[in-house]
Amino acid sequence: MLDVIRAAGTISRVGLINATGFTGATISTVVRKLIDEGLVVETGRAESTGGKRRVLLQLNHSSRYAVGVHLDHAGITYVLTNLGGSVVARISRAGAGTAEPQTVVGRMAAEVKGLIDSVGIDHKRVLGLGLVSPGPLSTSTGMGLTPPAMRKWEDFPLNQALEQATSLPVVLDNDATAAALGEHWSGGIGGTAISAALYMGTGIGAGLIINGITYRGGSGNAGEIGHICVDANGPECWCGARGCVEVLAGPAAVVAAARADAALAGSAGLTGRSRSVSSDFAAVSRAARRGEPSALAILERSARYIAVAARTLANIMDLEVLVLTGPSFAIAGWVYLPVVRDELDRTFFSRAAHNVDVRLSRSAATASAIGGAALVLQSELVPLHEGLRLPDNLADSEPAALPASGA
Amino acid sequence: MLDVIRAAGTISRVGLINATGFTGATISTVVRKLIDEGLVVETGRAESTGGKRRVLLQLNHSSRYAVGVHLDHAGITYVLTNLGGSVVARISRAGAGTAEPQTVVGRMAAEVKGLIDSVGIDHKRVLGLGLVSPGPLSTSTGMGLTPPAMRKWEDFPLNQALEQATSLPVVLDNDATAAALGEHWSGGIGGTAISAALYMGTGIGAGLIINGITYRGGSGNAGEIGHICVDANGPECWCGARGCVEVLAGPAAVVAAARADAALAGSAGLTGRSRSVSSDFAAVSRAARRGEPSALAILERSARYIAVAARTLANIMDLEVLVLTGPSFAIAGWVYLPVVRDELDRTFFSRAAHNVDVRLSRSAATASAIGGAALVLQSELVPLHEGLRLPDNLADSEPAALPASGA
DNA sequence: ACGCTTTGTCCGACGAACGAACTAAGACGA
DNA sequence: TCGTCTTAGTTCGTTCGTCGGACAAAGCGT
Repeated sequence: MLDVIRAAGTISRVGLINATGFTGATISTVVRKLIDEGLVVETGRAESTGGKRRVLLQLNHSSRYAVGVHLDHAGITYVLTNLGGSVVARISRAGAGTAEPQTVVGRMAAEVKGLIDSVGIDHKRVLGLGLVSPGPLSTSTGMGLTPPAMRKWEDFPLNQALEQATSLPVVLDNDATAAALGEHWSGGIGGTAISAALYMGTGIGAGLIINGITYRGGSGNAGEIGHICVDANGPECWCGARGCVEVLAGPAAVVAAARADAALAGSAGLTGRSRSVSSDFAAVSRAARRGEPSALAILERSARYIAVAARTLANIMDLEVLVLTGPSFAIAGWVYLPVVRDELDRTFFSRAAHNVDVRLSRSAATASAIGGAALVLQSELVPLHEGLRLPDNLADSEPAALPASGA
Repeated sequence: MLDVIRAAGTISRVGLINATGFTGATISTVVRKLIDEGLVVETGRAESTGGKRRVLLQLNHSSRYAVGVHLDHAGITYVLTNLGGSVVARISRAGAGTAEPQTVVGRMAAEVKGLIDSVGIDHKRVLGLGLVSPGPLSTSTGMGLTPPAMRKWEDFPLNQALEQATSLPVVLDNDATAAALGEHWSGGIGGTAISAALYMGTGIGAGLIINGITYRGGSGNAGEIGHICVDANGPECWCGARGCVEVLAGPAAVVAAARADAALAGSAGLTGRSRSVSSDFAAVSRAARRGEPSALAILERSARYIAVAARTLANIMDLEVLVLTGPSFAIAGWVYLPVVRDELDRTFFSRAAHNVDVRLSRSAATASAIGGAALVLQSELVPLHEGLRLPDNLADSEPAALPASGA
């Protein structure tokens, strides 16, 4: 319901009837409740269509807020967004480093509080906190971040601790999924049924949105597009396969290629230290923009592989919208966007039926943090049955059946 | 609900409570209704768990039936299945050829009637007819088969005509999706949330099942796995891209490679006529089984590409089950199965969390026709809100907004 | 035989959605 | 200017699915 209003931007009750299939009676009561809660406001009248003029409705963007926190190697980004997904306040801090989990949680809670207070918003209007971190995470019970070199956090009940420290509901997800949802809420994707976000940070992932809800797959690891094969005889990847996009075209590969080119490495001022892939990637992009052909060539080679992966994703999911987002696309999206767009225009399988709308996120650098906030908006405002059913914890062990003894 | 009973095979009311999350009260009333309708029967008692013994429930397989029709170049296959998805009767006939659509519809209706009568089942117990055909079809309105060389059928309202001629509800879908649903109903996949069927006929496609319902994508063309790229520098495909699996590893590619090997072409008795790809593919498989190394090598090369495509699919969707099905796997599945299974065991990205269960369909040759019947079972017995929401026909054109004039 | 546990049903309550009748507000012709 | 027509939106009473809680049935253990 709210999702339909959000998608339309501005819509009348009659519009909602047509869009949702509900009766006028139902729409009437639901809309009144939303207006009473302050989530929706009437903002004017439409032209007459022969009778009474329609009253137009919009989300009341400043009625609720959500906090998004992106926890990454590089640092922690905090954003506060309104109901429309627009960023109201933002701060960045250094990463967690080697501090104790409990200490870090305390720091985060203090910074979230400061963020909200800095714009003078009543804490009661903040719906919750969306925590986003890269890589596979086990939402199941307890929650632990399992990526390498964060052993301290394993089995640490981060969401519960953070819920207590901030007294806000906490939800969490991975960066790509969050970014996709963020685009869905704030990126003007509108009411598209099937969209995806290609997220490129240090690795490459994709977040999938089906009918307005996130698709997570069997174990929450859907969208692992970084390990799509684009060359069956390509180099080995740490994942065990050959020719993965990430190895051939990820930021690390781009930086490695640039470092191997001595002339380029010098002129672009690459650090050569293996830890600062992201800053070297930015340096390569700057060199390309300055017009250095070797830098541009390296990026375009990467873009062509990414484009092939994008096509694969689009063909499998029958995508309608694809958004490029994440830090790396924030830096070098200008190279990737035309290549991906061209590839899909030429080779998307169902292009006769519809094209894939390829876009560059308008806020690629903070997409994940915004997505964290969107995660909250989604979970608090969109009831579950409007989208996909919860995964049933099917068929508990049934005691052994006896040979049928009764009727 | 019925889907849960089907998935479990045999389950008690208490089991249903745990599996669905509903209350005992609700389960009680729903189950009574199902028993009254004859869809479910009580079939015995379970061991005691300390108190009263549970009454076990099962689908009443012979209470309802469904017809599946697979329309293909090669011919038309008709199956009649029971509620469990088991085939009760089956016939095959020559293809439509060049006859007029109206004539073909009449013939099909007569053959369906004969099929039902041949096993003496009351027509009232037949829920409907699922029509399956290869390639993209426009379910929207009117429905027309658009594949090449069937122009006569374009804009012909096939489902309506068939509904009238058979007085059965008709649903339709493409072969891969239908096959996936067929495996879900009859293949003992159980309650897996995310499964896919790799369908190899003349081309290669995949059908996707998410939480028991089919996923069709933005325009009904999801699962176009034949045009996944496995070699960015590979040969061109008719779809416009390079290195598609279909070109490198599809049956046509296998047959072409075999024909190019003069020794093999002779010993395997290949026809060399470009029209009989499927019979030549079968001949290659027979040769491989006889132990001819060149034939086996060709098939295994194909299998390795298919396996890579399967991994890509599994990584993107985070699959739990993958079934190999369709005529080509019916013939040569014994080569493909171990290769695909091995690839996913070694390189599936989330293998730490769970493996992908790779299987060969037990009825690969008739999978699509069975799937057509499953399509009917699904549409008649599983209410929509249990799965994905209907695509909203969102936001009808709103009359232009005036500058806000009211509050 | 008596309690205790587990399974399954019955009943009243509640909320979501609907159909139909009704009011509100504008267009349009006589 | 006044009725009539059309479209927008509300109110009321009903249906239906689900829940909570009380209760009956069937088995176990001592």
